[in-house]
Amino acid sequence: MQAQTLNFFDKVYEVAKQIPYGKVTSYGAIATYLGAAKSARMVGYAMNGSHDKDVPAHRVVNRKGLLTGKHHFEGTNLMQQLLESEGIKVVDNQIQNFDNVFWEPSKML
DNA sequence: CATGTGACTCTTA
DNA sequence: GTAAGAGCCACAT
Repeated sequence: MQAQTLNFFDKVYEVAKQIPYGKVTSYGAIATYLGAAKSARMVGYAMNGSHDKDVPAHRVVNRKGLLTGKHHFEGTNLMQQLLESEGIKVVDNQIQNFDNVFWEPSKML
């Protein structure tokens, strides 16, 4: 099977949906899993349409565990609230124990 | 058809 | 160790 460009967005959505509760992942992890390690930006771009999907974009953060995309949410602290609601510690838009809550798609497979 | 943009990541100074 | 820059791919205009 090969990941086609048209499936890229859909793939990102599916992977994001596979993120277990109380866990988070990075754009690069998803991009790499899709075979486009260098398209990490695209992953975030795809999240722009995640609002219409059931994709928990709040569980997707950057490589440093920083909530870079929180600005794209309805509120300014909504993303952090959701993460904390799942048991994830977030301070100053940065996830604590990021390595502990980090989840990668390949791990689920 | 070409240019610009972006919720990133890595490499180098 | 910290800071800055370039690279990258896919979508939108």
